[in-house]
Amino acid sequence: MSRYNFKVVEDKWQNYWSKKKIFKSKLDPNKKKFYCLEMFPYPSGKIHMGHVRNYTIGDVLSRHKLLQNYNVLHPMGWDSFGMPAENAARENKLNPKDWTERNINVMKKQLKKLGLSIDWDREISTCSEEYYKHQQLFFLEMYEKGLVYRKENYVNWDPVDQTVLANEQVIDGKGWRSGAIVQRKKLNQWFFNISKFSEELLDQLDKLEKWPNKVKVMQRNWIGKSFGCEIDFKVQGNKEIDLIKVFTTRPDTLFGLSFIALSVDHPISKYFEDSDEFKKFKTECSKTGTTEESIALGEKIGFKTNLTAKNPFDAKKEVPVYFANFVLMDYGFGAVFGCPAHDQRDFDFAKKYGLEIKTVVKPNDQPNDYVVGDEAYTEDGIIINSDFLNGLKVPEESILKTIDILENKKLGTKKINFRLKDWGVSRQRYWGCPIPIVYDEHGKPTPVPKDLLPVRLPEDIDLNTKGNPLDNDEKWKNISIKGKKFKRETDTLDTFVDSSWYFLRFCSPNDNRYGFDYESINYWMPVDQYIGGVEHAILHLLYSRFFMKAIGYKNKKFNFTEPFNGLFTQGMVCHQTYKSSDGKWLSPDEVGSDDGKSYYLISNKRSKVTVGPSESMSKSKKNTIDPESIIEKFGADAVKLFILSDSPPEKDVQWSEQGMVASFKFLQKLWILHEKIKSKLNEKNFTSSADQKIEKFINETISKFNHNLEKFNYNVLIANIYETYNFLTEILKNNVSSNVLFNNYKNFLIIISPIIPHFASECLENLGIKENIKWPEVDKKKLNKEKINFVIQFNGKKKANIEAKANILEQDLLEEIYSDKKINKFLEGKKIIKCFFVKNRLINILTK
RNA sequence: GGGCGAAUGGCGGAACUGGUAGACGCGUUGGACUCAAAAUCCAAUAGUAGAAAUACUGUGAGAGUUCGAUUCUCUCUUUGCCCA
Repeated sequence: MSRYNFKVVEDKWQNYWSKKKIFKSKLDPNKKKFYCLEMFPYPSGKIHMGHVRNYTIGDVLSRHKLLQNYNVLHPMGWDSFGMPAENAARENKLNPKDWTERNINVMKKQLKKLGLSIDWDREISTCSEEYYKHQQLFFLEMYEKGLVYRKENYVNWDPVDQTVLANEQVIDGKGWRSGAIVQRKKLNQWFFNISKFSEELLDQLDKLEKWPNKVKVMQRNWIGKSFGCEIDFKVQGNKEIDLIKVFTTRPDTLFGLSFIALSVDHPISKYFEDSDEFKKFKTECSKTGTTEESIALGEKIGFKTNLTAKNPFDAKKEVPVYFANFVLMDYGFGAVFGCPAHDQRDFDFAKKYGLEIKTVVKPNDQPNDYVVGDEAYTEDGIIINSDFLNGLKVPEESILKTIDILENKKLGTKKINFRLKDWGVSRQRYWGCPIPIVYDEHGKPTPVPKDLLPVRLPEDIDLNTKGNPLDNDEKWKNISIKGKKFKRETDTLDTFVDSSWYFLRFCSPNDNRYGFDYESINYWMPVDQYIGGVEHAILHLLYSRFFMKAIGYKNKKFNFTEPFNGLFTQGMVCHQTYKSSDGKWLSPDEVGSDDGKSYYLISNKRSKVTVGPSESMSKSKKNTIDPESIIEKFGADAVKLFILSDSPPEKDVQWSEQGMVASFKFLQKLWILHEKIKSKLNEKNFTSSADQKIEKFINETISKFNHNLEKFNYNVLIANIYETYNFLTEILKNNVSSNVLFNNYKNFLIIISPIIPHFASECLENLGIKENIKWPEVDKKKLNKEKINFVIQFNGKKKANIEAKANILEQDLLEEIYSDKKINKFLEGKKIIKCFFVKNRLINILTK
């Protein structure tokens, strides 16, 4: 009996698939298409286990659909612009391009060893000129449609990476990559007008039925639609200022007004610029972070102006106007009205400056003379102390009614506000897509003429200067177009732009004329199943959705509006962490253990190692496992089998060496079974009582596979494989008909082939099957059971089982129970009150 | 602070629309093979009591709906993620 040699088998099939171009996809309007896409990797150097998991999940799906005769598009590419290339290139004295290409070559080889069903002919790389030239054209088209603009704006400045960060890239006030504390800086930036589509981006979320709910919730919160009202407050104290516009979601608390608070960047601030005190205050404000969190938790400080504002509902009531650090210019109009009793920030502020705190909402169970205590009351309730608003229910009646009244009195207007801000796409970096804009001698921006595209990145560049390398490259920066002198835009595009349309490029990757071809995208798009990490729930997915809307804006050549029909977010691959006695992280291969309880350093057995919690694999914690060496040791099929087996794909999975070994051993066992079955098939054909059992079991398994594939229960799928193995091992102890065995075993091999494709293909070939393999249909007739093991409950508790004919009626089953001595004893001396009968399942007998 | 989830043996996890809780794997224990070990194979493996058949208790805690609840409802605890 031969041992399963995965090296030979996996090489053989990878060559076969590649030579025969099995996974090459062609547009075919007569065939049903399936576009399966996994988030493409950043070429950082080597693939990691997260990639293995991501691409394995996609591969199972893709191969399943292929067997179901879909026209499958399953491409792969490289998200190859970005800062790590620049940093690495600087350290290794390499050109970012060379560094990136070298990494791509390594990673491509590694991915190929996994034996994925990828159409490599469609490979793309975002840093290639063939890719980014189209992106530059999109940029210009969006510019023409007014979806791109330039403005001076405060930006999140990362002092370490020397670049601007999008809001989403600022985490806890720190740069997402560098971890440096982010500063506020005013710069001229290019913006995509994503907020124009706020409403659409929000509404269409409802149509995305195959998206995880949590992702939709996150996007909804990010877009942050709030319904409210803008109110004009009449102002006194400066002749040039007669009103202040305020946006509020709580107009119903207007009678609780006790101050107006403005952002220090509010236009009115210009009247106070001369005051040293105001300047001091402004500096003070810039020290408090700009995140919503630091505003909520930080100390509220204010600068009192000489201005006063009138309550629109009660002109006799005048309140002071402050500048305050908790008001942001980007939200609403950069001005809020303070109602301390019902907003915690206002409450803190009023306490500090001794302002009035008037209660205007009472909880439902409190009397009308209710007064708020040490905290603002922000829950539901009833309006009080508010003249004509008294008695309204908060919030369902109060807000809308108040807005109506304000509108009738021409004091305010209903308004919808979004939290989503326009997308700043300028990055002061070299390794990105150049922005196709030039500036004339007056600094006026002009698009680069389309026939002069692409704007290429210069190849010999000095990266060892401070700031933006392109800005320092005078030779590149200065350009003459039709005899006129211009300076190039030296910022490059945020790399999230690159990944916002790559899924379109895959549909016609070699089209030289345009970024995509309409016939191709209208056939292949939308992506039927997109698979990737949940960390992209907001950024990448929202930007891609925006990009579709932007390209489709004033363009009727699309038959779809959303890029990703189905979304699946997989969990991370985790591993235990280890620390040496002096507190340094240790990698798993530096650590040993004899009993699985206490760990030591392999290089010095006496040196103890502390085991930390299991965390997502990361280089910094050294708890990574290198996929390449694991594939080398156990083979791609075994690795894929393991990575799918231990946890549901949407949850984190724990890497375990023991589990990995078990998967490897299982394939060896399955191979031995395969050899046994092969020899059984050579025996004479005869019918056997085992035949029916085999047919039933395999058909049930196919049915389970269909269900579990559909639901992404891939871990259960693996359990089904083990069950079938156990079943076959057992049943082969009997004589079986070789016909029945052949057909059913063949079907079993086909359904496991998406998971362990090399192994299954080899076994199938052994049986003489190599081409025209189709996913088997469930033969429902074979599922029919003749006998059923009924559950007998007495008073709701399971007491016994009984074998009975399928579809037996309640009366007949009861007869059988009466005649069964063992079960009958539960009835002795008791009366049957009622029976609950579930067909082909159970009977519950209530006795007294 | 707000939103969305989750909680099942020693561990990872199964259980279709309420209907035999613990599939499958790992680990552990015992046994076979072996001079011995590894590998492999066989058996056991939720808890308590019992030699056993068996009985009772068990899906984070408490209540409720139901003939019947891991599944549905409410309250609470812990925990994860996202936004703050």
